[in-house]
Amino acid sequence: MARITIVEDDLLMREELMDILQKEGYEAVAMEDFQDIALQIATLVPDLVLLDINLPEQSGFEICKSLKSKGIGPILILTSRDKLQDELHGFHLGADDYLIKPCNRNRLLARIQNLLRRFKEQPKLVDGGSFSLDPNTFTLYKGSRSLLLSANEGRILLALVEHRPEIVSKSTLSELLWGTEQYIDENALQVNLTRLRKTLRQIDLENHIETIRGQGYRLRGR
Amino acid sequence: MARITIVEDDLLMREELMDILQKEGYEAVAMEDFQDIALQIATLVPDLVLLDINLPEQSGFEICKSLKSKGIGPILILTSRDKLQDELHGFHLGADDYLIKPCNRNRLLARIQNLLRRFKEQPKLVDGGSFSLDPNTFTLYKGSRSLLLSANEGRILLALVEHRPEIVSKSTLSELLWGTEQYIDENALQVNLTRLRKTLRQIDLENHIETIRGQGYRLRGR
DNA sequence: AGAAACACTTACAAATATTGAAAGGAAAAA
DNA sequence: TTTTTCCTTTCAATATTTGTAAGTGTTTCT
Repeated sequence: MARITIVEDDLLMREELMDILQKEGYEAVAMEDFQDIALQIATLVPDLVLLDINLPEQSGFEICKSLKSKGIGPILILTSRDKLQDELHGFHLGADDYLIKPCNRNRLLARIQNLLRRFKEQPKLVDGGSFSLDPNTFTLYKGSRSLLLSANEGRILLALVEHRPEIVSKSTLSELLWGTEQYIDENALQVNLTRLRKTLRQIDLENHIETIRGQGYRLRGR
Repeated sequence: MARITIVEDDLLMREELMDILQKEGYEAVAMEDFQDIALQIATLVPDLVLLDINLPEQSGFEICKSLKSKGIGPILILTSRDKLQDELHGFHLGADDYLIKPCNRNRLLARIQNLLRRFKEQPKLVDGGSFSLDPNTFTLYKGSRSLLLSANEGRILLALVEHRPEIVSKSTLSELLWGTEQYIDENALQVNLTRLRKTLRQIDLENHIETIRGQGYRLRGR
């Protein structure tokens, strides 16, 4: 289950939060020492941080900023009703959601669930403008549709995406596929390109590979 | 390029927004008739809605709520500084970001870009707890890693995910793979299960398929 | 227009991956 | 221990991917 770090100086509130989260099955950890807190949190590698704004040592905003600069996951800010302005400020500093204290149990859990879903580690896909490509499995995504490319198709398309919007020469592609720099009349490359184009058509990516006569190929558009 | 709908009653402001967006290459459309506006917007199928809060006929909040209930994409709320409270309210109603008027051109464009990126249509992956599966190509994602399953592996895992955390009987799986309801001693199923488990191990998903002796298989908890 | 160079397509076989059958081993229940 | 259920490995059939070959289009140049 997900790990949640609680940053809240009010003891009562803290224990209540702990209780709610643990009963829900979360692995909740409350910070007790409020010095160098961003650093401490970073070592915990939490899936989510519950962050109170009014803290003794340091402002919650400072912490928020610092956590975000470390790439630490979603931050849910807790604050009191009379600090609404501050909350907006919190959004600017990279907090991902906020909640007004005292907060309703269900609302809290709902927000947490929502954030965890949103921040679940995303697969690394490369951006081809109007599609994305998984550079590992060569799964091609367009909108909500997906399609598998063969190894050769995938490697060619990946090269084109990575060089976009530049032209990729046939010798570069030849090198990529067979390790041989020289492009004499590698008909094989041509065949593979035809196949890739045909496959792309299946997912409504017509005319996306442009031929630059004598120079190579280039991926169209944004 | 992306389509943006502008909802703003102040003519000057509207034209300025149009101008900024169009110069940036967006396909901007400004609403002129403020009646039944959510309905109108829905027919435009915009990629993003720029929504002013102070409108003549209807409150921007109503519109926001209504748009969200229709599943209309990201909403960027425009408001004046003295309406900060309202902005928070806007977040509750499902707005995705807000901006204080009068707004800086670059900030506006940055926010828009950010929202468009965030809302770019996501591939449909089913959630297996500690992994996701593309039900179409049977690409398996765990964290930022990915892996291809063979057709049989994929179909079995998909069935397990879809029934999670229930038990899936061998006859169900047999039916799924070969259309034959009866599970006599389909050794083939067993073989495919072994293969699936082996493949899952490659991506650190050990012991995720639990055997319930005499009943079938089940995917282990989240 | 005709020739030459370059780009594209289709059909076929060799190489590669996936699949189910067979046979036997391992673990749990009786 | 015996029986039942589940698991694993090997092997041949099948399906997919790939390069070769042979030819057709298209652009450029004279």
